[in-house]
Amino acid sequence: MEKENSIPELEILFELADLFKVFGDSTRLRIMYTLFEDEHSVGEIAQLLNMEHSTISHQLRVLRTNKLVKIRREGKQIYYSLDDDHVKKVIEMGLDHVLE
Amino acid sequence: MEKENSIPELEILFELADLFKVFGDSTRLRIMYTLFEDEHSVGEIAQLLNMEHSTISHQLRVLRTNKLVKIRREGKQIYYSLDDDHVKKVIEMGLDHVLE
DNA sequence: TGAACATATGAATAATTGTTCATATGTTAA
DNA sequence: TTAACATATGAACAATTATTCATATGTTCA
Repeated sequence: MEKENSIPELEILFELADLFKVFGDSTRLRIMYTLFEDEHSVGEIAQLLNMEHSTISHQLRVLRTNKLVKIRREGKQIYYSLDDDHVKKVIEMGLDHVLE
Repeated sequence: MEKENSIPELEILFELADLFKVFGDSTRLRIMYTLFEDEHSVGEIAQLLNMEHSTISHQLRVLRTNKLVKIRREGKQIYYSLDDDHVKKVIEMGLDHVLE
């Protein structure tokens, strides 16, 4: 007997939509991109993207709340990095679609 | 000599963000879910989700514009189906993250 | 302790967007 | 052609959200 693929609970679907919303902003995507190879501090990211520290900080919080990035404290700076490999994979899969 | 992973053009990143925005709405996710197994007409989807035909139609247009669904005409009805396997994969990958 | 720096937070604003209602277009069958 | 049905579209409203500015918190070092 085969197990049927059941539609996820509405609750889960809302969570899923919220997750994709996080990927649906170019600033956040750019931030995540800077973290593809290496961790970076808020200031470094702001400089790389040529944006306000405040903007970056706000968006990093969104990313962190959604467990897409994690932090490491070192002195005055806080270094951010991608939380797991999922993040990269989701972005790369989306990129495949855009580029084809 | 190693080729470096270059950061995508800003233009591409905007497109990518737009793509994820499309996934970032629970109604659209629900619509795509109804299409996981089978094609469906606008009316069928509206009934399955218990929503206005108009809402469904508007959202299907968004999905179609972004090449996530395609159509097949049959008499008065228009049947929608997922455009390619990418769609399912992106959703399933997101689901992995949400469920872990 | 206080000065200098790094990051975070809150409020306000501007822009984007999902849904609804009303109406239009398109298709079939009589 | 007309009636009945299926889908699409446009305008309007409400809600969400990204950014900025101003300010707060937290850390280091003298």
